Amino acid sequence: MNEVRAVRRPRRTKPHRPNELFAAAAAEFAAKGFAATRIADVAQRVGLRSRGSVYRHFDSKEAMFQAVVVKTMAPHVEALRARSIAPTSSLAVLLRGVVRPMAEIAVNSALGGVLKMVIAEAHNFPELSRIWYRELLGPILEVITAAIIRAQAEGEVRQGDPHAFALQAIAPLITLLIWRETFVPAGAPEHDVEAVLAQGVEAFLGGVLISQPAAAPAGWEPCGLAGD
Amino acid sequence: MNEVRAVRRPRRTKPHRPNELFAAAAAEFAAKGFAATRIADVAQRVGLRSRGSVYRHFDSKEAMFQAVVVKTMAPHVEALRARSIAPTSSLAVLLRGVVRPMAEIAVNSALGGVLKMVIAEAHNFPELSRIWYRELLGPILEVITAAIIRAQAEGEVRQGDPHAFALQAIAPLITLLIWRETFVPAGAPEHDVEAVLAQGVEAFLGGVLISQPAAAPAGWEPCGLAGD
Amino acid sequence: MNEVRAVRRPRRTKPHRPNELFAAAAAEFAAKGFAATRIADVAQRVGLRSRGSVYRHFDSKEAMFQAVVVKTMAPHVEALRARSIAPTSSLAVLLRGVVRPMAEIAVNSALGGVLKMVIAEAHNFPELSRIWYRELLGPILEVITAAIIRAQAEGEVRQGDPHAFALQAIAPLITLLIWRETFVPAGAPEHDVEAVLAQGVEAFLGGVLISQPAAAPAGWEPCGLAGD
Amino acid sequence: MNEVRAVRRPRRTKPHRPNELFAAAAAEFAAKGFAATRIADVAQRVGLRSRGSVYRHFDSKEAMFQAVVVKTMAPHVEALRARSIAPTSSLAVLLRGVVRPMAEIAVNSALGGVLKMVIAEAHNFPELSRIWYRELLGPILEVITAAIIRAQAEGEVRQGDPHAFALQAIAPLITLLIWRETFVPAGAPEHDVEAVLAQGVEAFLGGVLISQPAAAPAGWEPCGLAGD
DNA sequence: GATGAATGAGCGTTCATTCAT
DNA sequence: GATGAATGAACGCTCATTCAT
Repeated sequence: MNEVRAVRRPRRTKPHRPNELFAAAAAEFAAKGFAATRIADVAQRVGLRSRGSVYRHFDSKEAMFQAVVVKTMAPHVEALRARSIAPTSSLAVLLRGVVRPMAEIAVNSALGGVLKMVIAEAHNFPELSRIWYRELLGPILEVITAAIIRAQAEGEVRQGDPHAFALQAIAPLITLLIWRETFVPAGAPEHDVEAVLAQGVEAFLGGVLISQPAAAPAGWEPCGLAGD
Repeated sequence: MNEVRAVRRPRRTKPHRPNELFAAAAAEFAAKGFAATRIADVAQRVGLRSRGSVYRHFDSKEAMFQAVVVKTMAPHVEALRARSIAPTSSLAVLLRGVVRPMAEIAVNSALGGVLKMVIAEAHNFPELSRIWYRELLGPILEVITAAIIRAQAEGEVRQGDPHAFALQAIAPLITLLIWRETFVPAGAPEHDVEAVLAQGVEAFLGGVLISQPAAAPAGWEPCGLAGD
Repeated sequence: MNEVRAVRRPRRTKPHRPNELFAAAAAEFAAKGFAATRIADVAQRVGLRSRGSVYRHFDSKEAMFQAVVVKTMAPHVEALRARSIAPTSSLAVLLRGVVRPMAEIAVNSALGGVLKMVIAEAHNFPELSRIWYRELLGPILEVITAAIIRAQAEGEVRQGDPHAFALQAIAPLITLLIWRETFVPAGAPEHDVEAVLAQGVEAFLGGVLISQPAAAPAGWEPCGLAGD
Repeated sequence: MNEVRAVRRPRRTKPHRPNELFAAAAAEFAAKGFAATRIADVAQRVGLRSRGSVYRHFDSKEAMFQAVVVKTMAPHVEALRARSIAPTSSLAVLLRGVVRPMAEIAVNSALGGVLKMVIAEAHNFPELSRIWYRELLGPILEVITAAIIRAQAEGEVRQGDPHAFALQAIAPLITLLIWRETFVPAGAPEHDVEAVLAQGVEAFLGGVLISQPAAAPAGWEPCGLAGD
């Protein structure tokens, strides 16, 4: 029957740090999306036995969601900004120096799930996509675009819209993140993110640089499907 | 008694065809996502005064959602399949012949919104991402991959994972769709999809073909930002 | 999908007589009860393609229900009244003359289902139980009670509350009706209604008459389980 | 946004124990039946101000209904089983020993209302009539039938279908329960259940036993209408 | 007479949120 | 700090009923 409720509960052995709660929320939101995630799910995941306890740490479900999106993004913003802040490097150096850490981040962090959430809730949480564009995507594109403009001015890069080139340079990363979050669970083959991106950078440079691109540094070999 | 139900007037201003309902549902879902869309929103958008009326055409909200995703995709599946079914064409011909119609579709159809929905609801509606992969993305990637393998065998394309190349080839399209749906409303600059994609195809070919690519046919000039 | 609605419909070959509708309603109500029966069920059962058509014949679902209960009962009321209106007959003659036709009616008519409906909806349709008591159960009990009182006055029947005896006399019939409607579908063994009732009448008479009861007329042998 | 939900005051005047809720549900269901009972009715009856609160104790309306039917029956099943488990007693002792407690139960418990519910919802909740037959009616009939068969073997009871006799023995009880639930509220005279049943047992024994039945024990006098 | 599109009231159920303990 | 009982606002869905054709 469905009446059995009572019995006394043993105290939890260790306290719930806010960080655990945060991680739980991130995992739930990334998996199910905002609306389909219930406060009870998050509570249960950290071992809290009542939904009410969650409100010790967050004012509302929406605040929780925003915090998850923003704070998950934050450390990577710093990392990428630090790496791309040397705006004088050549396009090849820049891309090779930016793409690999991005690939690592993409593989090891929850950024993919967060990007998915940003896309999904762009209408309901416009602030989030604004932040993502302003803090993350915009700056990256700007640095690349600037490098391309410089290279075009020096005759190293073919004519063409530099913004379009920059977007093209970034596109495989974004596509791979979505691929992994959306289509791999649906049966699509998984890719070795770092390998695909490395190959992509080289091909991109080959298609954009007028002279022969400098030989790729050691460690940038061609790649294959993950699992090869 | 509890069965007494009164009713007012089944008057209507105009006949509501199923297609209108369908379009309304697509628009609402694309804008707000599945959970945040209320049946009442859809009803109101087509001029129906009661939520119940919607159920003459759809069995449930979920069925409605699935129908929107699948049927919006369907005609384009046919179109693309027809165009890419000549598998003997060279890589350059294939890409130029596939990317432009895809760009047109992307610009003029609701595919962008639907892709967003597929990404957002991948967890809650796994069947939809499965269908999208099986019917749309998978076949496109296969055709491109096959063309690359063929070209590699004939020494026309550089070594490298052909699947990765194929993914790279379509990445700008996917990225642009998401860009438009997610970041443009957040203040990001809008791009001229067809121009960016055309430039992307040429750059991709330039980076991948070993010999000089055949000159791009007339009409494929470099592009700029939309609105320039 | 769930959109397919249209196509043109061939006309029905024969018109729907109200009687057919009535029978359909009776069957549905008896099976599912008032609330669980939908107008659409009734319409479909008679071959009407729209719920609205039902309203040509009935003002409301409640009116339909009441009509079913009352009109199903009506002919049997007449029959029983005719048979029990000769109040001068002895108790044995009366019971043997009333129980057998009641058994036949119980077996062959929808009275069992209607009794079930009356019981189920006694609170929501008090008028129906009132009618059933006033028109059917009350008169039958009265006749039997009167016969018992007469027999007691002549020393043929033992002392005791005649109303209680009368109730006891018809209890097997009521119980069997409920048994068939409620417990036989649940796996309980089915009984041969006429045989059980005949045996019951004899046992009842045996327990109530002071002298030996007149031998049962031919055709009233002991009975067994149906199917024996 | 569609997730904004405000709330007022979770103040309550007294603690609502599950048992109170259960009783309230039983009362509502018995009075109105399953469909006509609204969750709000039950909530209000126990002093809960919101329908949602009911769902802390029951998973669904159907579960609530089933629980009411099953758990109301349960204690009486035990009681009756205990009393009829001495299968060696004579038919007279058995009936006199079983019928009186059954009468008391019938008068003082909610079994009448529950039987009504079982009958009314036999189609929609077939499991309930199955349980009632298996746990309650079936065992009782079996014990009585067995006693009759034994008595017939010893020449104490007249020939005849023992199952039919058993049903006849039980019939007044079932009929009285239905009578009270269905027809008394419709104006039918109320009976003194214990008295009618006691008289019925004696008459039944008189009609079934071949020799003179043992004199009824003290306290089993003839009865009259309740209220006399 | 029948059809079917439309209506709208109502109900079961969910769940974010509150608060006394 | 945590608990859990309670709240109340939605929202999906059903279905009796109406009415123009």
